[in-house]
Amino acid sequence: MAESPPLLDPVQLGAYFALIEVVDLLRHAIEQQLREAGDLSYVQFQLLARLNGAPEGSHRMTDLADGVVYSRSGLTYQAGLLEKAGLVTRAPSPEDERSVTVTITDAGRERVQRVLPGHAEVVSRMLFQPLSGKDVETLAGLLQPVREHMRSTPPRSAARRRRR
Amino acid sequence: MAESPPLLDPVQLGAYFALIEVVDLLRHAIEQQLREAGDLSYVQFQLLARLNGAPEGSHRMTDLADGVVYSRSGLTYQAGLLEKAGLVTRAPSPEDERSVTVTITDAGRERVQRVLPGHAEVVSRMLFQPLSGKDVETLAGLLQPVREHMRSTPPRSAARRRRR
DNA sequence: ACCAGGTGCTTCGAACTCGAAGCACAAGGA
DNA sequence: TCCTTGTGCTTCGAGTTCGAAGCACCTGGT
Repeated sequence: MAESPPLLDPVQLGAYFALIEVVDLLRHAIEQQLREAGDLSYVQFQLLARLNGAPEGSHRMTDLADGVVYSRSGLTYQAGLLEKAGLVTRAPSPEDERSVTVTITDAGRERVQRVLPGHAEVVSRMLFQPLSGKDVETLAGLLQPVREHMRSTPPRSAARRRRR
Repeated sequence: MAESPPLLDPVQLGAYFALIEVVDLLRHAIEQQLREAGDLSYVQFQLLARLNGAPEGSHRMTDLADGVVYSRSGLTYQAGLLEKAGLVTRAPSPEDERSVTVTITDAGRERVQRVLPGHAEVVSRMLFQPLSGKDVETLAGLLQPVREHMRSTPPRSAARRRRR
Protein backbone atom coordinates (compact mmCIF):
# COMPACT_ATOMS: atom_id res chain seq x y z
CA MET A 1 0.00 0.00 0.00
CA ALA A 2 1.23 3.45 -0.88
CA GLU A 3 2.46 5.96 1.60
CA SER A 4 -0.36 8.41 2.10
CA PRO A 5 0.89 11.96 1.64
CA PRO A 6 1.05 14.08 4.75
CA LEU A 7 -2.15 16.00 5.22
CA LEU A 8 -0.23 19.15 6.08
CA ASP A 9 2.59 20.56 4.03
CA PRO A 10 5.51 22.37 5.70
CA VAL A 11 4.06 25.81 5.09
CA GLN A 12 0.80 24.82 6.69
CA LEU A 13 2.63 23.29 9.61
CA GLY A 14 4.57 26.50 10.09
CA ALA A 15 1.43 28.59 10.01
CA TYR A 16 -0.33 26.26 12.40
CA PHE A 17 2.48 26.16 14.95
CA ALA A 18 3.05 29.87 14.77
CA LEU A 19 -0.64 30.50 15.26
CA ILE A 20 -0.85 28.37 18.37
CA GLU A 21 2.36 29.67 19.85
CA VAL A 22 1.57 33.30 19.19
CA VAL A 23 -1.78 33.06 20.89
CA ASP A 24 -0.36 31.12 23.83
CA LEU A 25 2.31 33.71 24.45
CA LEU A 26 -0.13 36.55 23.97
CA ARG A 27 -2.63 35.05 26.37
CA HIS A 28 -0.01 34.61 29.04
CA ALA A 29 1.08 38.22 28.77
CA ILE A 30 -2.50 39.46 28.78
CA GLU A 31 -3.45 37.31 31.71
CA GLN A 32 -0.61 38.67 33.74
CA GLN A 33 -1.49 42.25 32.90
CA LEU A 34 -5.16 41.77 33.75
CA ARG A 35 -4.29 40.13 37.01
CA GLU A 36 -1.98 42.92 38.07
CA ALA A 37 -4.05 45.81 36.80
CA GLY A 38 -7.49 44.67 37.86
CA ASP A 39 -7.38 41.25 39.47
CA LEU A 40 -9.26 39.70 36.58
CA SER A 41 -8.74 36.47 34.67
CA TYR A 42 -8.92 36.59 30.92
CA VAL A 43 -12.30 34.92 30.90
CA GLN A 44 -13.66 37.37 33.42
CA PHE A 45 -12.38 40.24 31.35
CA GLN A 46 -13.93 38.83 28.22
CA LEU A 47 -17.25 38.45 29.96
CA LEU A 48 -17.21 41.95 31.41
CA ALA A 49 -16.10 43.44 28.10
CA ARG A 50 -18.91 41.68 26.31
CA LEU A 51 -21.47 42.86 28.83
CA ASN A 52 -20.03 46.35 28.76
CA GLY A 53 -20.58 46.46 25.04
CA ALA A 54 -24.10 45.10 25.15
CA PRO A 55 -27.06 47.47 24.65
CA GLU A 56 -28.54 46.95 28.10
CA GLY A 57 -25.31 45.82 29.69
CA SER A 58 -26.78 42.36 30.00
CA HIS A 59 -26.86 38.97 28.36
CA ARG A 60 -28.28 35.57 29.04
CA MET A 61 -25.84 33.01 30.35
CA THR A 62 -26.09 30.95 27.20
CA ASP A 63 -25.33 33.87 24.94
CA LEU A 64 -22.28 34.65 27.02
CA ALA A 65 -21.06 31.08 26.89
CA ASP A 66 -21.52 30.96 23.14
CA GLY A 67 -19.74 34.25 22.65
CA VAL A 68 -16.74 33.26 24.65
CA VAL A 69 -15.41 29.78 23.98
CA TYR A 70 -16.23 28.32 27.32
CA SER A 71 -18.20 25.59 29.00
CA ARG A 72 -21.55 26.22 30.64
CA SER A 73 -20.45 25.03 34.01
CA GLY A 74 -17.32 27.12 33.84
CA LEU A 75 -19.43 30.12 33.05
CA THR A 76 -21.61 29.48 36.07
CA TYR A 77 -18.51 29.41 38.20
CA GLN A 78 -17.03 32.59 36.80
CA ALA A 79 -20.35 34.43 36.88
CA GLY A 80 -20.56 33.49 40.53
CA LEU A 81 -17.15 35.00 41.18
CA LEU A 82 -17.99 38.17 39.30
CA GLU A 83 -21.23 38.49 41.22
CA LYS A 84 -19.45 37.98 44.50
CA ALA A 85 -17.04 40.71 43.49
CA GLY A 86 -19.96 43.03 42.77
CA LEU A 87 -19.06 43.48 39.13
CA VAL A 88 -22.17 41.79 37.85
CA THR A 89 -25.68 40.89 38.93
CA ARG A 90 -27.67 37.81 38.10
CA ALA A 91 -31.43 37.67 37.88
CA PRO A 92 -33.88 35.22 36.38
CA SER A 93 -35.21 36.40 33.06
CA PRO A 94 -38.80 37.70 33.18
CA GLU A 95 -39.83 36.00 29.98
CA ASP A 96 -38.15 32.68 30.45
CA GLU A 97 -38.06 31.51 34.00
CA ARG A 98 -35.21 29.12 33.26
CA SER A 99 -32.72 31.57 31.92
CA VAL A 100 -30.55 33.92 33.93
CA THR A 101 -29.80 37.44 32.84
CA VAL A 102 -26.36 38.70 33.76
CA THR A 103 -25.94 42.45 34.00
CA ILE A 104 -22.80 44.47 34.47
CA THR A 105 -22.75 46.89 37.40
CA ASP A 106 -21.19 50.34 37.55
CA ALA A 107 -18.31 48.81 39.45
CA GLY A 108 -17.95 46.33 36.64
CA ARG A 109 -17.80 49.06 34.03
CA GLU A 110 -15.24 50.93 36.07
CA ARG A 111 -13.13 47.82 36.34
CA VAL A 112 -13.19 47.33 32.59
CA GLN A 113 -12.18 50.93 32.05
CA ARG A 114 -9.41 50.51 34.53
CA VAL A 115 -7.75 47.57 32.85
CA LEU A 116 -8.52 48.50 29.27
CA PRO A 117 -5.59 50.83 28.55
CA GLY A 118 -3.05 48.36 29.85
CA HIS A 119 -4.75 45.60 27.97
CA ALA A 120 -4.60 47.49 24.71
CA GLU A 121 -1.01 48.36 25.41
CA VAL A 122 0.01 44.74 25.81
CA VAL A 123 -1.82 43.62 22.67
CA SER A 124 -0.37 46.52 20.76
CA ARG A 125 3.16 45.88 21.90
CA MET A 126 3.21 42.10 21.68
CA LEU A 127 1.04 41.44 18.68
CA PHE A 128 0.98 44.50 16.47
CA GLN A 129 4.40 46.03 16.91
CA PRO A 130 6.03 43.84 14.25
CA LEU A 131 3.12 44.35 11.83
CA SER A 132 2.38 47.22 9.50
CA GLY A 133 -1.09 48.64 9.09
CA LYS A 134 -1.35 46.78 5.83
CA ASP A 135 -0.27 43.57 7.53
CA VAL A 136 -2.98 43.90 10.14
CA GLU A 137 -5.62 44.37 7.49
CA THR A 138 -4.36 41.30 5.69
CA LEU A 139 -4.33 39.28 8.87
CA ALA A 140 -7.84 40.32 9.78
CA GLY A 141 -8.97 39.53 6.25
CA LEU A 142 -7.52 36.04 6.48
CA LEU A 143 -8.82 35.20 9.93
CA GLN A 144 -12.34 36.46 9.45
CA PRO A 145 -13.36 33.72 6.99
CA VAL A 146 -11.67 31.11 9.16
CA ARG A 147 -13.61 32.29 12.16
CA GLU A 148 -16.87 32.10 10.27
CA HIS A 149 -15.98 28.72 8.88
CA MET A 150 -15.29 27.35 12.34
CA ARG A 151 -18.39 28.89 13.79
CA SER A 152 -20.62 27.46 11.13
CA THR A 153 -19.05 24.03 11.04
CA PRO A 154 -20.48 21.87 13.78
CA PRO A 155 -17.96 19.82 15.76
CA ARG A 156 -18.32 16.91 13.30
CA SER A 157 -19.22 14.14 15.67
CA ALA A 158 -21.24 16.74 17.44
CA ALA A 159 -24.05 16.32 19.84
CA ARG A 160 -24.04 19.10 22.38
CA ARG A 161 -26.58 16.95 24.01
CA ARG A 162 -27.32 13.40 23.03
CA ARG A 163 -29.64 13.66 20.07
CA ARG A 164 -32.45 11.12 20.64
CA MET B 1 -8.00 66.68 29.78
CA ALA B 2 -8.25 65.35 26.28
CA GLU B 3 -9.68 61.99 25.42
CA SER B 4 -6.73 59.74 24.78
CA PRO B 5 -7.14 57.94 21.46
CA PRO B 6 -7.89 54.23 21.68
CA LEU B 7 -4.70 52.24 21.49
CA LEU B 8 -6.30 49.79 19.10
CA ASP B 9 -8.17 50.75 15.98
CA PRO B 10 -11.18 48.74 14.76
CA VAL B 11 -9.15 46.72 12.29
CA GLN B 12 -6.67 45.75 14.97
CA LEU B 13 -9.50 44.83 17.31
CA GLY B 14 -11.02 42.64 14.65
CA ALA B 15 -7.75 40.89 13.97
CA TYR B 16 -7.10 40.41 17.67
CA PHE B 17 -10.53 38.98 18.44
CA ALA B 18 -10.51 36.75 15.41
CA LEU B 19 -7.09 35.46 16.34
CA ILE B 20 -8.09 34.53 19.86
CA GLU B 21 -11.38 33.02 18.83
CA VAL B 22 -9.96 31.02 15.98
CA VAL B 23 -7.33 29.45 18.19
CA ASP B 24 -9.80 28.75 20.98
CA LEU B 25 -12.15 26.96 18.63
CA LEU B 26 -9.32 25.11 16.97
CA ARG B 27 -7.88 23.98 20.27
CA HIS B 28 -11.21 22.65 21.43
CA ALA B 29 -11.66 20.64 18.27
CA ILE B 30 -8.13 19.31 18.43
CA GLU B 31 -8.39 18.43 22.07
CA GLN B 32 -11.51 16.44 21.44
CA GLN B 33 -9.94 14.58 18.54
CA LEU B 34 -6.80 13.75 20.51
CA ARG B 35 -8.81 12.54 23.44
CA GLU B 36 -10.93 10.27 21.31
CA ALA B 37 -8.22 9.00 19.01
CA GLY B 38 -5.45 8.47 21.51
CA ASP B 39 -6.51 9.53 24.98
CA LEU B 40 -4.06 12.42 24.96
CA SER B 41 -4.41 16.02 26.05
CA TYR B 42 -3.10 18.71 23.76
CA VAL B 43 -0.12 19.32 25.99
CA GLN B 44 0.74 15.66 26.09
CA PHE B 45 0.54 15.49 22.34
CA GLN B 46 2.76 18.51 21.97
CA LEU B 47 5.32 16.98 24.29
CA LEU B 48 5.31 13.63 22.54
CA ALA B 49 5.47 15.24 19.12
CA ARG B 50 8.44 17.29 20.19
CA LEU B 51 10.24 14.29 21.59
CA ASN B 52 9.37 12.27 18.53
CA GLY B 53 11.04 14.86 16.37
CA ALA B 54 14.14 15.14 18.51
CA PRO B 55 17.39 13.54 17.35
CA GLU B 56 17.66 11.09 20.23
CA GLY B 57 14.00 11.14 21.06
CA SER B 58 14.81 12.95 24.26
CA HIS B 59 14.94 16.39 25.82
CA ARG B 60 15.63 17.89 29.17
CA MET B 61 12.58 18.99 31.14
CA THR B 62 13.52 22.62 30.87
CA ASP B 63 13.87 22.49 27.12
CA LEU B 64 10.48 20.91 26.86
CA ALA B 65 8.90 23.52 29.06
CA ASP B 66 10.47 26.30 27.05
CA GLY B 67 9.36 24.78 23.78
CA VAL B 68 5.77 24.44 24.80
CA VAL B 69 4.24 27.40 26.58
CA TYR B 70 3.81 25.75 29.90
CA SER B 71 4.77 26.00 33.55
CA ARG B 72 7.54 23.88 35.06
CA SER B 73 5.29 22.31 37.63
CA GLY B 74 2.69 21.54 35.02
CA LEU B 75 5.32 19.83 32.97
CA THR B 76 6.38 17.69 35.91
CA TYR B 77 2.78 16.62 36.31
CA GLN B 78 2.25 15.79 32.65
CA ALA B 79 5.59 14.03 32.34
CA GLY B 80 4.56 11.92 35.29
CA LEU B 81 1.35 10.95 33.54
CA LEU B 82 3.13 10.13 30.31
CA GLU B 83 5.64 8.03 32.20
CA LYS B 84 2.89 6.20 34.03
CA ALA B 85 1.30 5.50 30.68
CA GLY B 86 4.58 4.10 29.40
CA LEU B 87 4.89 6.62 26.60
CA VAL B 88 7.99 8.21 28.03
CA THR B 89 10.85 7.48 30.39
CA ARG B 90 12.58 9.83 32.79
CA ALA B 91 16.15 9.51 33.87
CA PRO B 92 18.62 11.85 35.54
CA SER B 93 21.04 13.33 33.08
CA PRO B 94 24.55 11.83 33.25
CA GLU B 95 26.30 15.18 32.91
CA ASP B 96 24.13 17.25 35.17
CA GLU B 97 22.78 15.39 38.16
CA ARG B 98 20.02 17.92 38.61
CA SER B 99 18.39 17.71 35.24
CA VAL B 100 16.05 15.03 34.03
CA THR B 101 16.13 13.64 30.53
CA VAL B 102 12.79 12.66 29.11
CA THR B 103 12.82 10.08 26.33
CA ILE B 104 9.96 8.86 24.19
CA THR B 105 9.36 5.11 24.13
CA ASP B 106 8.31 2.96 21.20
CA ALA B 107 4.81 2.98 22.61
CA GLY B 108 5.01 6.76 22.66
CA ARG B 109 6.03 6.89 19.03
CA GLU B 110 3.23 4.54 18.11
CA ARG B 111 0.77 6.69 19.95
CA VAL B 112 1.88 9.77 18.07
CA GLN B 113 1.57 7.96 14.77
CA ARG B 114 -1.86 6.79 15.74
CA VAL B 115 -3.30 10.23 16.43
CA LEU B 116 -1.37 12.15 13.82
CA PRO B 117 -3.60 11.57 10.79
CA GLY B 118 -6.73 12.60 12.65
CA HIS B 119 -4.93 15.56 14.07
CA ALA B 120 -3.83 16.74 10.67
CA GLU B 121 -7.31 16.16 9.36
CA VAL B 122 -8.88 18.39 12.00
CA VAL B 123 -6.38 21.18 11.46
CA SER B 124 -6.78 20.90 7.75
CA ARG B 125 -10.55 20.94 7.84
CA MET B 126 -11.04 23.61 10.49
CA LEU B 127 -8.17 25.97 9.82
CA PHE B 128 -7.05 25.59 6.22
CA GLN B 129 -10.19 24.72 4.35
CA PRO B 130 -11.24 28.35 3.88
CA LEU B 131 -7.72 29.42 2.91
CA SER B 132 -5.93 29.16 -0.41
CA GLY B 133 -2.33 28.04 -0.66
CA LYS B 134 -1.36 31.63 -1.17
CA ASP B 135 -3.34 32.63 1.91
CA VAL B 136 -1.52 30.11 4.03
CA GLU B 137 1.84 31.39 2.89
CA THR B 138 0.76 34.92 3.69
CA LEU B 139 -0.50 33.90 7.10
CA ALA B 140 2.69 32.07 7.93
CA GLY B 141 4.70 35.05 6.73
CA LEU B 142 2.77 37.37 9.01
CA LEU B 143 2.87 35.20 12.09
CA GLN B 144 6.52 34.24 11.92
CA PRO B 145 7.83 37.71 12.79
CA VAL B 146 5.25 38.06 15.51
CA ARG B 147 6.33 34.80 17.02
CA GLU B 148 9.94 35.86 17.02
CA HIS B 149 9.06 39.25 18.41
CA MET B 150 7.18 37.67 21.30
CA ARG B 151 9.89 35.14 21.95
CA SER B 152 12.59 37.77 22.07
CA THR B 153 10.66 40.29 24.11
CA PRO B 154 10.92 39.45 27.79
CA PRO B 155 7.67 39.67 29.77
CA ARG B 156 8.37 43.32 30.59
CA SER B 157 8.17 43.19 34.37
CA ALA B 158 9.94 39.90 34.06
CA ALA B 159 11.81 37.98 36.66
CA ARG B 160 11.47 34.27 36.16
CA ARG B 161 13.02 34.03 39.51
CA ARG B 162 13.45 36.83 41.95
CA ARG B 163 16.59 38.60 40.85
CA ARG B 164 18.62 39.27 43.98
C1' DA C 1 -55.02 19.23 30.07
C1' DC C 2 -51.48 16.14 29.80
C1' DC C 3 -46.85 14.61 29.04
C1' DA C 4 -42.64 13.62 26.41
C1' DG C 5 -38.83 15.75 24.86
C1' DG C 6 -36.01 19.95 24.65
C1' DT C 7 -33.59 23.83 26.84
C1' DG C 8 -31.19 26.82 30.60
C1' DC C 9 -28.61 26.62 34.30
C1' DT C 10 -26.34 24.61 38.39
C1' DT C 11 -24.07 21.02 41.09
C1' DC C 12 -20.79 17.56 41.54
C1' DG C 13 -16.46 15.05 41.18
C1' DA C 14 -12.23 14.43 38.97
C1' DA C 15 -8.63 16.30 36.60
C1' DC C 16 -5.56 19.93 35.44
C1' DT C 17 -3.01 24.38 36.16
C1' DC C 18 -0.11 27.65 38.25
C1' DG C 19 3.16 30.00 41.49
C1' DA C 20 5.54 29.66 45.77
C1' DA C 21 8.37 27.11 48.45
C1' DG C 22 11.60 23.41 48.97
C1' DC C 23 15.41 20.18 47.84
C1' DA C 24 19.54 18.85 45.63
C1' DC C 25 23.27 19.63 42.71
C1' DA C 26 26.44 22.96 40.16
C1' DA C 27 29.58 26.85 39.53
C1' DG C 28 32.64 30.30 40.82
C1' DG C 29 35.01 33.39 43.89
C1' DA C 30 37.37 34.11 48.46
C1' DT D 1 38.19 24.15 50.54
C1' DC D 2 34.16 26.61 51.80
C1' DC D 3 30.13 29.09 50.92
C1' DT D 4 27.28 32.00 48.34
C1' DT D 5 24.54 32.18 44.46
C1' DG D 6 22.26 30.04 40.63
C1' DT D 7 19.84 26.26 38.32
C1' DG D 8 16.72 21.94 37.53
C1' DC D 9 13.11 19.79 39.10
C1' DT D 10 9.41 18.41 42.38
C1' DT D 11 5.95 19.10 45.97
C1' DC D 12 2.26 21.55 47.78
C1' DG D 13 -2.02 24.16 48.13
C1' DA D 14 -5.40 26.87 46.07
C1' DG D 15 -7.96 27.90 42.29
C1' DT D 16 -9.95 26.69 37.79
C1' DT D 17 -11.75 23.72 34.21
C1' DC D 18 -14.69 20.33 32.10
C1' DG D 19 -18.42 16.83 31.30
C1' DA D 20 -22.04 14.18 33.32
C1' DA D 21 -25.92 14.25 35.92
C1' DG D 22 -29.69 16.70 37.92
C1' DC D 23 -33.46 20.14 38.41
C1' DA D 24 -36.77 23.30 36.74
C1' DC D 25 -39.20 25.25 33.13
C1' DC D 26 -40.90 25.54 28.40
C1' DT D 27 -42.91 23.64 23.98
C1' DG D 28 -45.59 21.07 20.92
C1' DG D 29 -48.37 17.24 19.97
C1' DT D 30 -52.42 14.61 21.26
